[in-house]
Formats: sequence, structure tokens, C-alpha cells
Amino acid sequence: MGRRTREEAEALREQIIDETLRQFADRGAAATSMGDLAKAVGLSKQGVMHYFPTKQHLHDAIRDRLKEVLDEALPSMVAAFTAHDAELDSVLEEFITLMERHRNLSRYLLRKVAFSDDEVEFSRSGEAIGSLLVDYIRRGQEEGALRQDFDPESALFHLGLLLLMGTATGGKRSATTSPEVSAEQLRLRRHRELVRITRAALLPPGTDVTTLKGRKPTV
Amino acid sequence: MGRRTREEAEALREQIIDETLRQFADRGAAATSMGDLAKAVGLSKQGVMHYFPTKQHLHDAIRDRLKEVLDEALPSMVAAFTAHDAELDSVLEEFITLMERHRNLSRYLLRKVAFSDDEVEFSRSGEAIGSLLVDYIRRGQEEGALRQDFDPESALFHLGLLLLMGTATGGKRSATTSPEVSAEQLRLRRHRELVRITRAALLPPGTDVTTLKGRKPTV
DNA sequence: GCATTTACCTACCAGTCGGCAAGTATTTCG
DNA sequence: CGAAATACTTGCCGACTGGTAGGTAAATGC
Repeated sequence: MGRRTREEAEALREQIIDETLRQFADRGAAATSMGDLAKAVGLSKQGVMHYFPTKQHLHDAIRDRLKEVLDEALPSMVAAFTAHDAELDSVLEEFITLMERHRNLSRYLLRKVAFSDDEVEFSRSGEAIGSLLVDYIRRGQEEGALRQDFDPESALFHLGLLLLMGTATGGKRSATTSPEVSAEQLRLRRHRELVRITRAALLPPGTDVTTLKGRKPTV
Repeated sequence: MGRRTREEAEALREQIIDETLRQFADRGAAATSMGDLAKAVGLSKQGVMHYFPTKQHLHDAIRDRLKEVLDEALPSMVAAFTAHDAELDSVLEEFITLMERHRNLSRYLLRKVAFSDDEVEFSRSGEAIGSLLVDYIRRGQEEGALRQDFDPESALFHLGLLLLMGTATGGKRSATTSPEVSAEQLRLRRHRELVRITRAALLPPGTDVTTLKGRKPTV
């Protein structure tokens, strides 16, 4: 079997990015060597470096990948956050689903924001989502749909990390997890609890579902 | 200036552990070199390796340090969790204070439990604290002092990570943090919000403070 | 006060890291 | 079809890693 054709090479390039993201998420970028990556995709080290001449190029590729995902998700997020009857649930579901669909990205992100491996520069769309959320919370507080007794910035900080971490850890077992529960059951329980905690933290006591009136996004 | 005396050496040994913990927490154990450690404490690499012949010895030292801290905190925790009128607040305050007092340990722990850099084997006292918490929650649910509508294991998992992460990140600024707030103000806000979220997640709607009747711990 | 222990040091080693050079064969394109 | 671009390869390098060997001088213990 000979050299890869242009099309095949393009696919391989994506595969390398996938693998890089997984290993960066698993072990951290610093602990991931180009040799490991190469072995995982069945190339020599220089084979990988043909596609990404420098490790920095891999970092860039992942940043781009992140941007793609966020950009793709942004419209649907804006819709959920600014709908005439924007429910907290749909906002949450939107975010959690996004993160669960991109588990490796979520784990990678968690490393970054929790430890700022390097300076955390969010992409423009990441900041857009952030400001959407702040906006959503402020609006909710003004209209009485959300609790009044908290600081939006701190809430967003902690709940954001909670959600990120919750989705990143997925169905991971802890010391107190009983062994007979299945992986899928566990994942579902964790998901439910994640939503419950966030709702309890934001919604006024006794509320079950909240509707907010829409407002044009400032994005 | 001559060689260090035995007493000075003992102090230096502790200093090395401190520095190791900080760097492990900062950059991860894999990315921390003995050379860096040596430079930080003003020794040659072999100077450090006189105290800790192998990197594994450093890991062990930190595991011991963790065990020490937990052992020291355990009695007070047991007291808080099993007092005749054990308030959730005091339980929380106990835990958060402990973690805030040992920020580097908290950040180190976060790395471990969130990413299982290596296999997470908790010390015996760590497991004790875990089972104390599960016990506390179950008891609270039975007696109606806590919400009934959640799964204790998942709640503990998420809230545990939330608290760990909250204390580990301390007063870290995010993109949405306004620049004019002081570091101390920020830390205080974050602390308050951490407590608020946890309370909201656990206490029945409308409750402000909760008391639980005591029960002998099973530790 | 003298032997022993201890607190270091320099020098070195094999292994791994990211990255450069240069080659080769195959696909692509005019 | 022939030239150019491309998809790789092996080989190598200097920097750095954790760790070993062996030394030296000061503190400790009898």
C-alpha cells in the first residue's frame, strides 16, 4: 500500500487532531509526546510533524477545533437563552449536551480553566457564551425569575466550573459509588443531579420551572 | 557558611516538601523536575536527592503530608458532623476552612480526583471523611432535615468536586470578573457563593439553617 | 578528639523530548 | 507524460529528564 492520497491525508489530519485532543485531555499537553501521538495513529514521529511541524501547531489546531465547536453551537445557544420563554432547563440542557457530546474538549477545557496551564484566552465565541450567561442571569434576577440573593459573577464562576467538571468527569466512579450500578445508570444519575444542583442554586425556593421573557442578545 | 546542622536540615526537608507540593499543584507532578525543585530551594539536584533519593519518595512524602492534615482535621470534623445539633453550615465551614488553609494540597487533590493522574488511592482518613459525609447526608434525608429528591452519592460527588474546585481556585479571576474588585473581596464573594450553592442544593426550599440530631459515627 | 555519619557537591549516564536535514517514492497537475 | 508538490521515511542533534557513582567537608556521637 502506497502513499496516502490527498483526501486520505485530510482525513488522517483530522484523526491526528482527535487523538491529540484525547491525549491532551487524558494526560495534559505537557505530558503528551509527539512520539506517542505518532504511535497512536500509526505514523513515525516525523510523519506527524509533516502535518503539524511543531507542537505549537497542535495546540493551534485544538484551539481552532474548540472555536469550530463553539461557533457551531452558538446560534442554538443564543436561541435557547433569548427565546421568549427561555427556560433555565433548556439553557442547561443545551450547555450540558454540548459538553457531553465533546467530552475530550470538555476535559481539555477543564484543565485549562482550572489550572490555567497557560494563560486562558477564550475564543471570541467562548466569551460570547460567557456574556450570554451573565446576561441571562442578570435578566432573570431583575425579572424575579431567579433568586436575588447571590452574586451573578461568582455564581457563574462556580456553576460553570461545576458543569464543566460534571460533564468532563462523566460517569466516573468514586469511592462511595456502589459497584452494582451500571455505567449508563451512573451517567444518568450524575446528569440529573448536575441539573438539580444548578436549578436549586438559581431558582427561587419552591419553583419548579422558570420562564423568562426574551430580550435581544448583545452579541 | 558551612554545612547545615541536623535541625536545619530537618527544616529544609519540610521546605522541600512545601515547594514540591506547590509545584505539583501548579504544573502537575509529571511536569515538575527535580532540578526545578532544587533551584527553588537553593540546592543542587543531588542536594534534593539526598533528602528524597527518588521522585517516588517525593510522592510518598506528599501522601504522608495529606494524611497528616486529614488526621489532624478528623476529630474536629467528626465533632461537627455528629454534634447533637449538627448544622450544615458548620460542616461546610469546617471543610472549606480546612481546604482553604491548605490551598496547595487542595489543588493537588483536585488534579488527582479530576484527572486521576495516577490511581487515586485515598488515605484511610480520607475515606473516613467520605463516609462521614455520606452518613451525614443519609441521616439528614431520613430525618427530613435535607431534601429528599436527590441521590446522595451523586450529590456528594458533584458537591465534593465543587467545594474542592472552589477552594482550589480560590480568588482566581475569570473573564467576567470586573477588574475593580479587590482580591480579598473576590475571595470572600466566592466563598459565600460556594456555601450558598451547597446549601441551596441540600436544604429543603425555604430553610435557612438546619439542625440534625446526633448519631454515633461509624468510624 | 577521633571515627562515623551526614549534608551536600561535581561528573556522568542512558533515555526521552522537540525539532532539523535530507532522502525517497508516489500522487497531482499542467 | 514530465515536472512539481506532497506524504512520508530514517538519521541525527542538543536540551533535559530521573538516577548512579564517588567525592569532600562539616557536624555528630562516643
